[in-house]
Amino acid sequence: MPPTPPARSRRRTGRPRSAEADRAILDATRAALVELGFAGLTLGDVAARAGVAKTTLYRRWAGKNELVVDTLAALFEEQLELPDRGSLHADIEGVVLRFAGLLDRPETRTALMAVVAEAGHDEALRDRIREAIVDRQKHLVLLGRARAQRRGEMPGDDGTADPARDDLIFDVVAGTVLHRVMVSSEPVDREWADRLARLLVGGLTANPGC
Amino acid sequence: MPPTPPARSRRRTGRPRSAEADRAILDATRAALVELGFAGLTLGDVAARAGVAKTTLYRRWAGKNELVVDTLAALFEEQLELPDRGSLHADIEGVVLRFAGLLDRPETRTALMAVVAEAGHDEALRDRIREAIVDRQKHLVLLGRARAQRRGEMPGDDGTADPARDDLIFDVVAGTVLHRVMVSSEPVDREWADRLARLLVGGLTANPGC
DNA sequence: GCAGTTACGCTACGACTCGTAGCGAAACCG
DNA sequence: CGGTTTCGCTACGAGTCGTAGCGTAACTGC
Repeated sequence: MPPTPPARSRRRTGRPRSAEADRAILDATRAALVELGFAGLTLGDVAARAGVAKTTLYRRWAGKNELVVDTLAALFEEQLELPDRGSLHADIEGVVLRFAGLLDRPETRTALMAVVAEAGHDEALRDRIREAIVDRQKHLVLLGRARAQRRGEMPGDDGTADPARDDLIFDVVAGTVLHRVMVSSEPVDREWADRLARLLVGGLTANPGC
Repeated sequence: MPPTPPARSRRRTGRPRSAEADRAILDATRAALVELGFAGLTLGDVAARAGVAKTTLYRRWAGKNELVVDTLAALFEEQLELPDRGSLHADIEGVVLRFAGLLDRPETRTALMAVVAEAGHDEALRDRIREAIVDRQKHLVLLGRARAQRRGEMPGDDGTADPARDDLIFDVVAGTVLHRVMVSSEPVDREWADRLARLLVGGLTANPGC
């Protein structure tokens, strides 16, 4: 995940950018988020932690928002997956617990909501979040839904794709967990995940048409 | 909604605080949020817009977060209610559309997620959000659920309260809408609200035990 | 090798925001 | 009227911002 694409087209001449610096900066950002939170994070501080000049940081990222989005994307990259647990219910329960675990980290807590807030009036940032984070999560929904259809767990389903339903499932799963953890400030345990999964599976089978 | 309670106990002596200044400050904050977003908002700017000295602002609010939370609370106070539409499905659809309308305002979009992000590492702020915003929304869920039970729309329900289920419904409704609007950046129209309501009602009736 | 190109660390800069302090005037109470 | 609190105003040191300029380091193509 290159932080900022090398300006225009590929550059084959000149001193190459230090990949080590990239890692150091992202790690430093993560640590700074944990200690200071998003609002308290300063690029000067990150540069100092990373052992890098502040100018180096500005050469790669446009500002705090972009840096934090890339840091978040790396975190999601590490954590999100959807192992096949044999049933739609179990798959949902699994991804819910995984996502909740991600939201338990202090760096995710403070950073995710903050960049989403900033994206509310920054189209470019919104696109960056979409491709770096959202699309990756949504892919898990498509995967889980396809598995369920293959297993025959969706009665009355003709097997064709229904993007609107996929979007709804995505928003229900991710949104409910996000709200539970970030807004209601209550824990997500196996029992709660089971309850949410049952509610969702029940609703899907009760509405075969959609 | 007094911004900051007058220090300790009531003061009956001295010059009283200007209620007009309160209104001017909250209005100015709202306008500044629309134009600049949460990150770009500065208290000096708010004071200038409100025609108030910066020191006056600091006498009442501890900082940006607290000011914005109170501004948000006033917005929610204006907008949230739950008229009886005759059925659980219609009630859910109604509150979903209302909440989505609130999230369409630029000041809500940028401010709500930002203060939630800050609350991730600020206990006092979290409590303030809870009582000023969250509890008020949750009350609507309790009201809607009680109505549905009175109508006999919850088969297999013994009529007793199940706080865990209420919390789940709350997180599903508020979280799904929040995620749809803020993260997925897609509109909430009547059709989508209907679909979510059907999913939820279906899930609740399919799981009588909970 | 050498010239060309790009990234690096470092320093310094003006502009801005922060939160606080000190002042005299204004507004309310007994 | 004296006591008390808030008001607007000004000023302040501290911290951050994002950029510019410099000399050096690293890599490519001739």
